[in-house]
Amino acid sequence: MAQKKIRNMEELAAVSRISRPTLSKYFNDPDSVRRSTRERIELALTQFDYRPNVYAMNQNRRKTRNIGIVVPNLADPFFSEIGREVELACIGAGYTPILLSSHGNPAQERDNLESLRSLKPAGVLLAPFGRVSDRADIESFNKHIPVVLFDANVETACEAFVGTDNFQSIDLMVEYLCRSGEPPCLFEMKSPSNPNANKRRQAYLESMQRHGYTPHIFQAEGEGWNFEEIGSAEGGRLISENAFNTNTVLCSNDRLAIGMLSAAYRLGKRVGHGPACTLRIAGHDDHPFSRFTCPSLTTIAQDYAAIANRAASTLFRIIDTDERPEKREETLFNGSLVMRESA
Amino acid sequence: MAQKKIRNMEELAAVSRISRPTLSKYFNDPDSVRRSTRERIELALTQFDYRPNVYAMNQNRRKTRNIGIVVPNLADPFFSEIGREVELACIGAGYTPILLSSHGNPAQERDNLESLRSLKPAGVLLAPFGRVSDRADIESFNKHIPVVLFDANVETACEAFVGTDNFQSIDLMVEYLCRSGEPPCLFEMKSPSNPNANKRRQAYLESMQRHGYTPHIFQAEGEGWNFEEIGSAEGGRLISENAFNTNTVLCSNDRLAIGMLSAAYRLGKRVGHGPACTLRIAGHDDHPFSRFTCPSLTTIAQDYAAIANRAASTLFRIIDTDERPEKREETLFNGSLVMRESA
DNA sequence: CCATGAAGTTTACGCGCGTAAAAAATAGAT
DNA sequence: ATCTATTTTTTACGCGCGTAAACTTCATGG
Repeated sequence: MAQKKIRNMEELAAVSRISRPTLSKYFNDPDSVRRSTRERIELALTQFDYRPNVYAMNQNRRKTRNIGIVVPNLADPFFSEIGREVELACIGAGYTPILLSSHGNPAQERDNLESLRSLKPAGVLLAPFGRVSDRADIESFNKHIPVVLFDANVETACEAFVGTDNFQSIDLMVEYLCRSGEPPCLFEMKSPSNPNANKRRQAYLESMQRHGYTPHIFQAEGEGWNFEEIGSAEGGRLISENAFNTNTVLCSNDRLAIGMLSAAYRLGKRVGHGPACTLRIAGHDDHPFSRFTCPSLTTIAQDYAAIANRAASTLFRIIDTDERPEKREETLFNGSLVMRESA
Repeated sequence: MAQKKIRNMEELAAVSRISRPTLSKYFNDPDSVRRSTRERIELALTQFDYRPNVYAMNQNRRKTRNIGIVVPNLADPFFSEIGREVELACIGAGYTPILLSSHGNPAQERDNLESLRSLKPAGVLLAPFGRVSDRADIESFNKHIPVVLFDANVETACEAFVGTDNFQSIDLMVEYLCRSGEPPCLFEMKSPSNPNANKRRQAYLESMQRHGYTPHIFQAEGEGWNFEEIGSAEGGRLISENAFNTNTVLCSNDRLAIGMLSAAYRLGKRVGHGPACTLRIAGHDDHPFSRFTCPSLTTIAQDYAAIANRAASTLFRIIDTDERPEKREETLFNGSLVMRESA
């Protein structure tokens, strides 16, 4: 290997005996050049270490190959996993993903969109907080850049939404709980920071009604993303006060359930579906840790991969056709029941 | 507000009646221009929405203001938290952090360094896997770009290392366990993917010896990052086989401990420091979930913030002085004991 | 063999900003 | 008001690559 330092495309053109515009074409899409020349280029690339300057590349390009990915909180393993899936989908399609976390802070979401603006991404995959206040920022951002929402919906905003069908998944869980024991009450946050929570409450109400049972809802005070803490404190209070009028509690999400499980343990309350148990607790999301709770948590698994891939491919289609779809798309995937020990 | 579209610095110079080179100076360091002109510029900035083009900026700059941050696995809440701290330190110092996860895959770490290369970062904060095979890549990368290691050390590589003093922290835990009950055995992975695990084993051996006890080590088979799974499977096997020759188990990290706790629960073994308990389990790292395990986990808290801030400030100092320090620095922070229910 | 369309080459310009050097303007002190 | 040091303006060039247009070469089929 000569390994002579190649400083720019011009020098690579010289040593490879291929014109610079053709090299430029190659780097923008290796398949856009004839097979034989591609091989010549790639041969040269093996002997002369060269990589195009990203800054120079993106300066004059109409669109970059960057895809922004924004999730509300990477510290939450749910978003960590789905974010990873989305990243992989982008890489697989030849894009450069840029994953940003809003750290549980809606203001950070705005900052993240602002940062992304200067990176001129070809498109953005956004899992929004879903608060009303975000809408203006998101829509303003969406004016110039195509955005596909996932996980949480903001009605009518952006090109498309991909998520889980909470009505299906909650109904599935309610059905299971009713068949296998007492009908559940619902445990959730009083002011949920996520629109899915509202969907789930509504789904719970409808499902209970359909099954001919009276719904009961218990709401925990508390703000922020410390769901386990809130579930533990408020759930513990409710358990010790014997507040539940059923022995079965459906938690709005796994993290609340994890907190409540720890409270039940602390209070010596035996949780599970066995004969010796006096309380059943179920969750929603199949959090990575829900397999290792005590007892392991019965929950609903969302199809991470399907959501991520659909969201990504929808965005790529919009980018490729270079036009907004005339109709906003909403895609909902089914959740699946994961039966473990807790209910 | 006129809000006329400003396309570039030249146009901003026109409307603000300030020359373009001065504007350029301002954007590279607002304090490098006279106070009065800075105010004029910032006034203009409020009425004319303009933001410099990052790609054009970085093309000709000697160094960018980017800082690469690479952690082994963002899905692990430990790295998620410490990564966040490092990010904040960078933003606070006026740099642009770029956080990358290696997803538990050493090959990905190499790819991440490769990606960072094209972003020409001013420096990199790296939490390496610490495998021998990585060394060459890291050192080659470090030839051109200053790197500060954190969390896991690679002996003699890069400018500096910042982490936790495992000898201090393990000794602290062993001391506590010995004072409060039977001396601990150690539970760890057979082939740990992290050099801290080796340090901790060594620390355990020395500490037990110093206290006049015979050390016992139990190693779990298994590869990868599914620590909870491994802790649950292997830990469960050891518990049910009554393999431990003491009622106290010190786990090499919290995630193993979480897995073992779930196994103990499954097997009906009562864990804790109370009189009714037959097994004590302790961990290391103060994982965000260790407060919500059943029972809550006694562990060692690492000083995330101190590690992150020291690593960042060390890197900034190297970047500012623009020269490699003549001596490689190693900084170790003390861990602190967190007494909960499990031991 | 030539016709024909596809692919590569030549030439040229521009993107938005960094940066350097020399000239001009400004602020603060005497 | 005058001097001096600092700051700003003027002028100019270059970074590495995208991209367009006109031209030339190439591959393939009849």
